[in-house]
Amino acid sequence: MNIGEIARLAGVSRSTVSYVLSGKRQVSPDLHRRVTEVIEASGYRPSATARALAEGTTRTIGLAIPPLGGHLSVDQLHFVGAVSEAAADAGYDVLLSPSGEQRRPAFDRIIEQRRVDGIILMETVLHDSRVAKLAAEGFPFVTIGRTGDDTHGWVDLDYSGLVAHGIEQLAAAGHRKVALINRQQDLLDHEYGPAYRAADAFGKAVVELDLDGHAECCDDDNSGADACLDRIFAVMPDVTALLTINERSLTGVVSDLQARGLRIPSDISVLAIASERNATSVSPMLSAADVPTFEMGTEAVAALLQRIAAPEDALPNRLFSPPFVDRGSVGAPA
Amino acid sequence: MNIGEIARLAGVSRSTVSYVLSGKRQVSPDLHRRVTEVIEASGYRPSATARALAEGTTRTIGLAIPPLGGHLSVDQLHFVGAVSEAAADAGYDVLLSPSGEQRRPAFDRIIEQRRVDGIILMETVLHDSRVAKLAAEGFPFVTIGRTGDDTHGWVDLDYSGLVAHGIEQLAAAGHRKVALINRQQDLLDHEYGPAYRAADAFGKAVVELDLDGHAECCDDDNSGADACLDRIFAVMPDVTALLTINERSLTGVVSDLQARGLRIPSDISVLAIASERNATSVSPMLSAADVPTFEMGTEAVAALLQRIAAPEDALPNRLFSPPFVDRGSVGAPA
DNA sequence: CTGAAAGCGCTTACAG
DNA sequence: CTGAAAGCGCTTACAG
Repeated sequence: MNIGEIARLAGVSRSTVSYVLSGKRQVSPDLHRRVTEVIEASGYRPSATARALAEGTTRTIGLAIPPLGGHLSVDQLHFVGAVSEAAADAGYDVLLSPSGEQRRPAFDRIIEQRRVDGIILMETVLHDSRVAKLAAEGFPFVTIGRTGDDTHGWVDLDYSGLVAHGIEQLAAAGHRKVALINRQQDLLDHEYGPAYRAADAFGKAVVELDLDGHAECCDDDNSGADACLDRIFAVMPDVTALLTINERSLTGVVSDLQARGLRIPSDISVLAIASERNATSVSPMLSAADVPTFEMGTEAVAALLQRIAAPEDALPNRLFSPPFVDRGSVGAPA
Repeated sequence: MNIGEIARLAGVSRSTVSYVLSGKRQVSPDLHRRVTEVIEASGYRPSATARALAEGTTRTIGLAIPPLGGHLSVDQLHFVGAVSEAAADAGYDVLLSPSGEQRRPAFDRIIEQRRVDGIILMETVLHDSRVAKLAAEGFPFVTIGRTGDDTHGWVDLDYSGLVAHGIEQLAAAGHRKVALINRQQDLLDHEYGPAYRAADAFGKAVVELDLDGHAECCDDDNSGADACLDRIFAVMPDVTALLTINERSLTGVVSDLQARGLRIPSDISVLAIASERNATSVSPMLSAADVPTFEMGTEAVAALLQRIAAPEDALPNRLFSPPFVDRGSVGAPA
């Protein structure tokens, strides 16, 4: 069943069927009705492939998901879901691109074969080779996280500001000895934006507020949390407050503190930058700046569609800075 | 830059360029070299859209992801990643379809417009309207989870067998009063396979082994775990062992038991069906049958590609029944 | 071994 | 208001 068949059954030309479908031209009520009835009766739907070839547009956006190696979280799946839904609402579909060094050929293929009209890059590092390539080709794209390169639109979380505010809040509660629990060491080494900016902002904040501060990276699991806290307590045995941007080790950090006989917040305060889901799934629940995963996904799609529709417009960017929600995990120092 | 341009530059016909690219016809070494050089120099890549239209195949598979409403897990993202990688290895891309009742139009569109050659359905219920539609249209698809309908291939976890084995194991350790922590009530109500079969198998196992048994559904968070355990202890105050198939409430269950002053496994034994990641991210770690998320994703892709390539072949299906791994959370009753 | 041509199923100037 | 025709960029019988 194709457009020619519909035209024949309705006794009109193929262009008339096309225009009834697209609404791009006036069609007399009589023909309109005949065409509509035939389409209705036959269940005909135009081929997306043929339309894409004729229109020169795929109505599909790409989404480069994080590599499988690690760093996966429920929130990232939420993000993927949010992107998929926002795209659907705009009439776009989402093509997944595996990511990571090993998967570079698959990523390149999607771009070079023009399978998508634009692409969202999910975990960008400061000097990202994919960004360089897309920028060189003039291919529309948006990153999650800035890359220090202003050739593209981006959606990001304001880690600098959030860490600064978090430390201020701890200082305001009276804490003088604070530690930062950062993301994994290799992310910091690769200049992954959030890890990089959090470390930087933490360093500046402790100087500015004249605090004792120590930052440690932390692997994404329980034993990572244990090891990280070991290192923190070794360097700073009398630390009274922790700020963590590592969502994946929240459970481990909380249970490890309990194992050390430390109560939250009477013995030690803990403040997080994490999704609400993660901050509330430990006990006690943690005060945190709740990362708005869903909104970020929606915003990334909007930004990309704007790039596609109006490449000459100013680059869209959106910095999210959610407020800290008090859940009682921060108190005065012991 | 298109195939005609390459042909002109190389001084050959467009068909020759096409055959050099596809290798479907012998091309003389001389022409082959000239074409290859021009392609190399120009960075030409054939349009996936044009190829799809001419070949009648998209080299894309669909993946219907679970609705955003709830039930999300890290393991599902792992599954999505595994599907994406396995597909890439076979030269296929993956188109995401949002799912759930609200998103049915987006799902239908992908199928009707033939944007994909086949589709994987991620969370099927026993009477799934998407399955009915796909089967009626003769569209190639594979489900994760059986649906009680044998029109399609599937990949599933043997919840019946696993629950039976789990209960046997608890009985063998001496437990006579056991409880099952199932998935959410609404999943059971919708006859979601895992929840349904777990409840069924549990009922049969306790009768068979002459145990006292009680099953409860559990919401996917901490308060869900608390409420679930409240109900279990109300009905069966002297329960000595729990079997849980609810990965999302593992943290909540463990911390709630601790809050009740119950030690694992000296006061109460806990056995799980969960991914290794989840079973080991609580403390103490839980003995569990480790759900092989990655392999299931890979297998689903293989099954779908087989359906696409050979629709007349026997329906592929694969039942996973991972062994229980002892992590010390099951002991003798107190 | 190679090329000219038809065809995949649409959209959209062009002409009336 | 409508239709015949060209074109999107490929693949693949058909003919030589």
